[in-house]
Amino acid sequence: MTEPAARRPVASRPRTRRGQDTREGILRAAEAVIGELGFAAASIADITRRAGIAQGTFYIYFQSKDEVFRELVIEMGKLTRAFLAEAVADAPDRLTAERRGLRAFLGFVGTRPTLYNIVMEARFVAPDAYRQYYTTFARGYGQNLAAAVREGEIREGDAEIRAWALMGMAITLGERFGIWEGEADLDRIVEEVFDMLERGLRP
Amino acid sequence: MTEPAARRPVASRPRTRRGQDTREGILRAAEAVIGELGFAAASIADITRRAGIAQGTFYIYFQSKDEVFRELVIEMGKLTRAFLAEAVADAPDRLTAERRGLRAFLGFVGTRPTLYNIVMEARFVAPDAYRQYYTTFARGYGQNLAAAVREGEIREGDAEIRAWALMGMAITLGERFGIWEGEADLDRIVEEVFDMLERGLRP
DNA sequence: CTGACACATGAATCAGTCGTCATATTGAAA
DNA sequence: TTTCAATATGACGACTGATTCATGTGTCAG
Repeated sequence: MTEPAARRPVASRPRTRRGQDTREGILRAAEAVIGELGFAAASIADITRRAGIAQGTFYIYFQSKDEVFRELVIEMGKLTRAFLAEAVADAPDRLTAERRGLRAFLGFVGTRPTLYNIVMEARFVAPDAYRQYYTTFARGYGQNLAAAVREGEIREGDAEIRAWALMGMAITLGERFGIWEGEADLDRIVEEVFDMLERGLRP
Repeated sequence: MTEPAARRPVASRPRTRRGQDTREGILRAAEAVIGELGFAAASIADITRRAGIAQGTFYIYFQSKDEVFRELVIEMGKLTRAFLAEAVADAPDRLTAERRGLRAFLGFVGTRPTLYNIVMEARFVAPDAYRQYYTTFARGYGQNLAAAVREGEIREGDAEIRAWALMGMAITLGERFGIWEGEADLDRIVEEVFDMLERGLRP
């Protein structure tokens, strides 16, 4: 684990349909098992058992537990971004887009606590993938905000800082009201938050 | 780990000065080692080596690795709260207090990435301690905001939702600008954020 | 001073996992 | 139908690391 990545034969991409399916099966099993038990507690045996394959088969497609995990994190990122892009697609202006984005995100995490767990644990298991996850998000977010400032839709201000601040809100609200508390009124939460964000806290 | 907490002889509190010192030493060593390597990678041997004691001694004071970790998380919570309370003590009004609190927090995490790591990892190792950490924070936060609304210092609004939203901002900004980027201008960040929070995003 | 309890030791136990490998099986191209 | 690269198997070796325990040593109340 601390070793400098011994030169093991690179697990090659599958060349047949059968291989592709198996690889995909491992990925899905890993998502379920790691999302539920956490990375440390999930064993390769757990994953292969769930995928319905032999332990050795795992190593045909991945070099290590870390490697599946990395791939999973990257996958989650794409998934979340696609989901949000879709949710926000035809918003008339930036503030509406932000509002819809937050609402969609809060719903999203509630239905996929597993994915949320994986991303969070990446902080320890695959720090670079973790950073990339948020950095990629923040970049897109920042560009949108900057554009909105140019359009005069929102007040002048540092887009990057705002992006990270807003992201942070979403993450924590998602955990508190999307995951911990099942029956939260997500619409009301979004309203409250955007009341604060749009008009400010001053009396 | 999944087992229903086997009934092991409860590791009693030390009865002598010597014992207290040893226990404290274990706690400090655990903080350093776990904070650096992460919970999974940190072994009891690492901890006892760092504390300068034999492996067996560990089990005189703690029942398991999990147990030290829990205690560490709780300790971190008290520490952070005390630090913030101090930083905010004589603020003239709530918005100023929030501003100072955020500024202090951003500085705090930069100097103690170790503590931050521990709290984050608690999400997986000791979920209830993790929740309690944030819930305790949010409660205090919420009470302050509610009081400020009553005083007319900030606009009407749901204190709990606001508390979690603001906490989330602080957490993510702390990670991005306090830990990842060493030389960020924290004062400017606080200004940007509070410009948004106080006046809102609308043009 | 001394008995008794608190504390300390570290080798041994024990449970578990990762990753390998020698041996099948599959399926599609020739 | 044959053939062989790709894929699959699962038992096993090697190792890691948490926890225990039988055996000491320190400390302090009386």
